[in-house]
Amino acid sequence: MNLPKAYDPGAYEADIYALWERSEAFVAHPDSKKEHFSISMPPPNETGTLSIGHSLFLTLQDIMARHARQRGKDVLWLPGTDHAAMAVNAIIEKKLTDEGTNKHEVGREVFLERTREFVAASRGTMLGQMRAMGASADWSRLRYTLDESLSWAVQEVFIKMYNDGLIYRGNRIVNWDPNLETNVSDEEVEYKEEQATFYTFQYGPFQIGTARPETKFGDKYVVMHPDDERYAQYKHGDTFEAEWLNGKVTATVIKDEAVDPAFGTGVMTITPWHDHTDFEIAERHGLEKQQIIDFHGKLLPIAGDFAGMSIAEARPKIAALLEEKGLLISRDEKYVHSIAVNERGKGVIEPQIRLQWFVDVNKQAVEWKGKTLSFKEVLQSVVREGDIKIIPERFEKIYFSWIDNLRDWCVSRQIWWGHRIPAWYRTDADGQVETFVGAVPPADEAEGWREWEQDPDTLDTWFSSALWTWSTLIDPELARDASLSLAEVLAGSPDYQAYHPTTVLETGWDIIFFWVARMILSTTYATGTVPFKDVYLHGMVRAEDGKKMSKSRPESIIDPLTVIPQYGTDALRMALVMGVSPGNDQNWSTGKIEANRNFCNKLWNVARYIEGIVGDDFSREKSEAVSVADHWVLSKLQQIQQGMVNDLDAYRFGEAYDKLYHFIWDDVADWYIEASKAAPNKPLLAHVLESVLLLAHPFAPFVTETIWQTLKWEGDSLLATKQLTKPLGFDAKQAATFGEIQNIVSESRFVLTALKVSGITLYYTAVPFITENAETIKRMARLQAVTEVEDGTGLFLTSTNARCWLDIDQGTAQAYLKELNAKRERQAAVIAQLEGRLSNDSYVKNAPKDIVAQTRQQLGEAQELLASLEREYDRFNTTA
RNA sequence: GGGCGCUUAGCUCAGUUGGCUAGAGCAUCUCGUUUACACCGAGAGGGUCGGGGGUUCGAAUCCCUCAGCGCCCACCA
Repeated sequence: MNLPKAYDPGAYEADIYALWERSEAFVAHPDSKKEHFSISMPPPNETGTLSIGHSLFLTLQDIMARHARQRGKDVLWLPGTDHAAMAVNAIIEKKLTDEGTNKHEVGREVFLERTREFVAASRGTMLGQMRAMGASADWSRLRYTLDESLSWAVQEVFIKMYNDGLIYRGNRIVNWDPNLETNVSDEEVEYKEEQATFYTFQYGPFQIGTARPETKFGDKYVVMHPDDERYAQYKHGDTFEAEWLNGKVTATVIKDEAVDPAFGTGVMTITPWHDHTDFEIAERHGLEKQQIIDFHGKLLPIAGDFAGMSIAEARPKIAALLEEKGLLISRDEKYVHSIAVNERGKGVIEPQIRLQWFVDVNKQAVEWKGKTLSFKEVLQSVVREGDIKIIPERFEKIYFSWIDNLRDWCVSRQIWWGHRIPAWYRTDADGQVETFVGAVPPADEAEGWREWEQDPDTLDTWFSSALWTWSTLIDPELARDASLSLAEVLAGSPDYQAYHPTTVLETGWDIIFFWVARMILSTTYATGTVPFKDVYLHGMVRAEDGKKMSKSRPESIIDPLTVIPQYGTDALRMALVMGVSPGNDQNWSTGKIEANRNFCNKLWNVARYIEGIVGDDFSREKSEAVSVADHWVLSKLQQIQQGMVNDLDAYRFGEAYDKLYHFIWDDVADWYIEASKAAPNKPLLAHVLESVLLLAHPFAPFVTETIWQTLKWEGDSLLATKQLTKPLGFDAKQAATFGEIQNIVSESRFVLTALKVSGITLYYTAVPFITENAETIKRMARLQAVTEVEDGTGLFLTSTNARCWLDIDQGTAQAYLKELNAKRERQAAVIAQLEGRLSNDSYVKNAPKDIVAQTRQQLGEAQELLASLEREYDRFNTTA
C-alpha cells in the first residue's frame, strides 16, 4: 500500500505544483484545433502578499480553467500583475518619509529606481503565492502592465483616442490629494462621516452657512434658488457691498437651481476652485474662479495673515476673526457631514482646478458595429444587446445606472510611477505653448522655440488595465516594429487571434466600474470586439463575524499563507467555494475549512481503500457493472457528472461543489464502498475512483493529483491534463433495486437503534434481490442473519414493498407502535394532499404531463405503503 | 434623496426557468474500538422559509405592502 493513513497536504503540494509546471500542463496552444477557452487573470497589485480575496478569485478561475481542460478544450489562463500606480506610489512615499526624505529631494529617476526594486521583490513573492493556491495559469505568458508591448498598446490607444478627438486636455475641477500630490478619479474617492463646526455668518444682507471658513477669502457671489420667495426682492445680477475677511467686497446675486432652499438659510457663497458643485454653478454663469488653497494644502497669499497656514490650523482662527468683526451669527458644534478621502493613503481630498487629460465619454466618434457612437452609448449597447452577459444579472442594473451618471474620465495622474503620457509641449519666448501627441516628439527644430518636453504626468492605472484582455495577447516582437499599426499587430499575433475575446472575466463586484466598464470602453474602441463574453462577479470574503476584514482589526484578517500549512490548499479552496453564490459576500468560517480538511482526508481514504483492493497496476478497460450496487453507483455517477457540468457551465460553483461532496462522502464512501465489500468489483472500483478524482480535481487539485501520482495506474500521466471519463452503461432497474436495499438497510438500522437491540435476524419471503444481496444487507444493517421464510413474524418493514420482518419480540416492539402510528398518520396526510391535487381539474389540465404522472405514481406508492402500515399496525395492536 | 440586496434549523448559509415530504456545514443528543478513514461510522432532534395581502392547480421562489439589517450612488453651502 502506497498511501499513508492520513492526508498530509504539506508533504506533497509543492512537489505536485512543480510537476505540473515542469510538464507544461498549463501551457496554451493557440494553434490547437480544440475549442479555445481563455481567461485573463485580473492582475493583482504588486504591493505585497496574497490576501484571502486573491485566494477566492484564483480558486474560482482555476476551477473554470481546470474544468475546461477536462472538457477537452485548449485553455489559456493568462496570469499577470499590475503596477498599481497609486498604491505602490503611496508605499514608496511612505518609505521615503520614514527615511526622512521625500520624492522631490530624491528626484524622479531615483524614485522610479526605488519603485522598481520594490515591485521586483514583491512580485516574486506574489507569484509564488499564486502557485501555492494551485493556480493552473500559463506562466510562460506572464505579463506585467509595464511590459514593453503593453506599454506600447497604452501609448497607441492614447494617441488614437487623441487623434479621434476622444481625449482632450482641459482645466477642470479634480479630486486633489495634497498628500500624494495627485488627482484621483471619482471612483477612487471614498467618503467618511466627520463631526465639525457649522458656522453661520452675516454676509451683506444675507446669512450664509459654512463648515469651511478657510475657503471664504475669495467670496464674491451669493447663490439662491430662483423660486425662493424669501429672496424674491433680489434679482439675478444685483450687487451689494459686504464687510468680509479682507475688508469691504462687492458681491453679486446669482440664482441657480442647484441650491436647496431647505438647507440652512437657503443662501450660500461659492468657492468654485475648491468645490465640485460650486465649480458647476460658476461654469453655468461664467463666474470668476480663484484659488485659495495651494496644492500642498496650504493657504495662498489671498488669505493675508493666514497665508502658508494649513487648513486645520487656519480654520478656527478665521472663524475667530469673523467673530471679532461681529459677523458670526451662530455656531453648531455637532454638525455631521461627510468628507472625501483618497482610498489609497486616506489623504483628505481638496478639490482643485488643474490642467488634466480627459477621455470624452459623450462625443460620438467611436465606431461600433457599423455605427458611430459615444463611449457611453457603446457601454450601454454591449450589455443591452447581449454581447456581454453579467452574472449575477442584478449587476446589469447597477452598471447601467453608473453609465447614466458617467462623467468624462480624467486619465492623468501627477505621480511618477506608471505610463507617462505621450504628449509633448514646447514654448516660445512669448510663452506660447505648442502641443504634440505621439510616441516621440517631432524632429523639427523651429526657430525661437524651446525643445520639446514630455508631459510629466502618468496615466491612471485603469487606463492600462482596461486593455488587459488583449494587450497581454500581443506578440511582443511585432509590437517593436514601429511600422505596424495596432490593427496589423493584432492581426499578426497568434494568441490574440486564438483567445480574444476572452471567454469569461471573473472578478469582484467592487471593481465593476474601475475595471470592467473601462475594459469594455477601451477594448471595443481599440479592437472592435468585446473583451469578454461573460462577466462573473464574486462577492467579498468577510471576517468570521460578518464584518469587513480590516487592517485596523488585524485579528479579523485571514491570511491564506497561515491557513494553507494548517489545513492544506485544497481545504482552503473548497472552504471558499462551499455554499457561495454569485455576487454575494461570504463570511470566513473555521467550520468550513475544517469540514474541507476532513473532506480531503475522506477522499484520500476512499483512494486508500480502493488501492488496497485493486493494487498498484490496474487497467480499467474491463470495468462494468455486475452487482445492483454497481449499477446504482454508475447511475449516480452519470447523474452527478452531468449535474456538475451543467452547474459549472452556469457558474454555479457552490452547487457543483455540493453535488461533489455528497457524491463522494455519502454515495461512494458510505453506500457503494460498504456495499461492495461483500464482493468487490475491482475494475469498477478503479473506474469509480478515477471518475471521482477527475470530478474533484478542479476543486481539490493537489490531493487528487497526489493520489493519481501515487497510484501510477497510467505511468506518468497527469490527472491535470486528463479528460472526464465517459459514462459507463448501467441498468436502471438494477440501480433502482439497490435503492430498495438502501430502504431495507436504513429502516433496519433505524429500528435497531431505536429499540436498542442487536443480533437480530431479518426474515423475508421469496424476493430474489434480497437473496442475491443477503450478505450486503446483513453487513450494512448489522444483522445476525438474513433468512428466507414462508411467512414471517416480528416487526414488519414498511419502507419497502418487499415483505421483510425483523425478528423482534412483541414486547420489545411495543415501543415501536408509537412510531408506527405517527408514520401512518404522516402517510395519510401525504395521500390526502396528493389526492387533493389530483382531484383538482385545473391541476391535471395545466400542470406539465410528467409532473401529473409523477403525482399519480407517488399517490400509488403512498397508498400501498399506507396499506401495509395499516396491516402492520392492526396486527401489532391486536397481538401485542 | 435614488437604487440594489438580504431576512430559510441554535450559528453560517445553499436552494438554477414556480413542481418530490425545504437542504448542507458546524453545533446538540444517543449508540458504536466492523482491518479505508475518530480529520470516522450509524441514528435522532430541530424550520408554519421576517409579517400581511395577492397571482397560480401549485409559492421559500412571482407581484404588492410593512418591518429590520446591509451595501452602492448622489447630495451635504
